[in-house]
Amino acid sequence: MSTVDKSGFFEKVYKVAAQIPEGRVTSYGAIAKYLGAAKSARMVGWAMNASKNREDVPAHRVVNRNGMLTGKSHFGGSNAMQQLLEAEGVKIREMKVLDFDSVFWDPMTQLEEPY
DNA sequence: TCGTTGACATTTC
DNA sequence: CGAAATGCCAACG
Repeated sequence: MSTVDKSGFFEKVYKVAAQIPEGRVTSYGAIAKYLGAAKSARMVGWAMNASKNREDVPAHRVVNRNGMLTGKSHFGGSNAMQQLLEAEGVKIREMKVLDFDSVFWDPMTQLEEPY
């Protein structure tokens, strides 16, 4: 495969995030768990931090376990993240995802085969 | 090598 | 719900 980042960890996160369907959201822990690093959910966030340089990574579709748009703070301090999600059909209330359970996209459940 | 930080998760109070 | 504490791991200085 194309070697973009030898770390691999970031690339995996980017791939999973890039596979998130529109109108859906996932959590850092879910991605981390899918990558086999459930305990390193923070690393997913860290990877996302670098992903900001990557347009292929819809970081706005990634929220924390509580469905809260924690990333907004790093997204530019604006409500753009919320607007993007709402534009895709995701209801946002007070920076939190409504029906999070309904819009929640679990890579482990949706993606049968692993990387 | 060490210490600090962090877009998390979980438990406890 | 909120705040505090703990764990976990990688990046940064």
